Amino acid sequence: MRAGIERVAARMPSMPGNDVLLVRLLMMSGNTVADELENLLRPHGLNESEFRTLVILFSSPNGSAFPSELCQFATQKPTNMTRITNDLVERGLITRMPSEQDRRRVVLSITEQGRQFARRLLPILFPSVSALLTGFTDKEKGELGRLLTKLVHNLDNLLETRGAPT
Amino acid sequence: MRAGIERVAARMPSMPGNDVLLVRLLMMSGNTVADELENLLRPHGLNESEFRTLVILFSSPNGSAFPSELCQFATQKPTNMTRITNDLVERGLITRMPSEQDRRRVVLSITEQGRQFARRLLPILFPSVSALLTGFTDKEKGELGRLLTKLVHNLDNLLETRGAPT
DNA sequence: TAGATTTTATTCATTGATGAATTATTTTTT
DNA sequence: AAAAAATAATTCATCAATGAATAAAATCTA
Repeated sequence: MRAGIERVAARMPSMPGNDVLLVRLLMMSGNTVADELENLLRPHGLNESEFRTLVILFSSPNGSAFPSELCQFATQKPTNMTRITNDLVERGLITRMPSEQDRRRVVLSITEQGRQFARRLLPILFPSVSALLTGFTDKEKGELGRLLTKLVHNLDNLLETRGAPT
Repeated sequence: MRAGIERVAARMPSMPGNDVLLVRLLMMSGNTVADELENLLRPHGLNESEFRTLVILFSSPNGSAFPSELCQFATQKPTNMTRITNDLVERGLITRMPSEQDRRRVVLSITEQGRQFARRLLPILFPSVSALLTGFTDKEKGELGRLLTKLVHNLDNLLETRGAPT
């Protein structure tokens, strides 16, 4: 990868080569971690977005939420959230009920079975997370978190500057 | 996000909460950057994998490669590489020719039109890359690079320990 | 050298996610 | 209160990517 970027940089003198390299590295590492998580989840019949949605409900104080809320927290589009929750309902991990206050809405609630599933599944994932950060000192973890947070902040500004449709 | 992870941690005493937070942050930032890149490329009729493939050919010394090589450098599966290169061929950015040395193979070569396209497109993307790293000192960039590289290294070990099919 | 094995690229069926259009309901405006 | 606008969730058509199966050629092996 480094070699490729250096070759491009050689042809594009104005290119901020190191920055490009860094951004590629970020995309690559994030993506590889996500793939790895998918692989861990697959044997349990969930993909990453379904898992994330379930965990959001599991962690929510009253165990329920509206689809639009889940979209926000899980960064998913409504279309996909419909698919995700269909799937979770079919597996008996959540329920879908019409809201009484607002009849356009739907209330999604985690079931006891869903809670058990989450409590069983989460610890299975922890070792991989720890393995990923093997050899990192607390200071390094803190630094990585700080730098990524800073970067996300820049990203927010970038997105807001242009496409802010609000 | 932090709140959600803290809520889960409260229910899962054994959970390495900070590590999970850090890994989520990594996935999230990588993914958001990738989405942003997709948005920048869309008006030019390319998605990220097509762009990456084209740039690999652009940066290769002789401007050509076999599909299997491109798969490796662009981290794509052969199936998708067929689709990608079909698309690039249709747009006249690359050519596809049978190899004479090994008749199973196919030689993909960037065209002059493809080179022009790359030279025009790349500078359009640089400002965003720079914006992403606004406020980062050289030292911070170096540190972020070092930490991500370390993490990728852990990932490699993790993948190798288990699923190593070689 | 003949037959088995591995490699290379492709096609096909399926999964996951998205945008645009649709339906039902609520909120705002007049 | 009636009409218009906004909001919520869903369906439908489509795109991007994957794994499994296939076909063709090269390489290994006996």
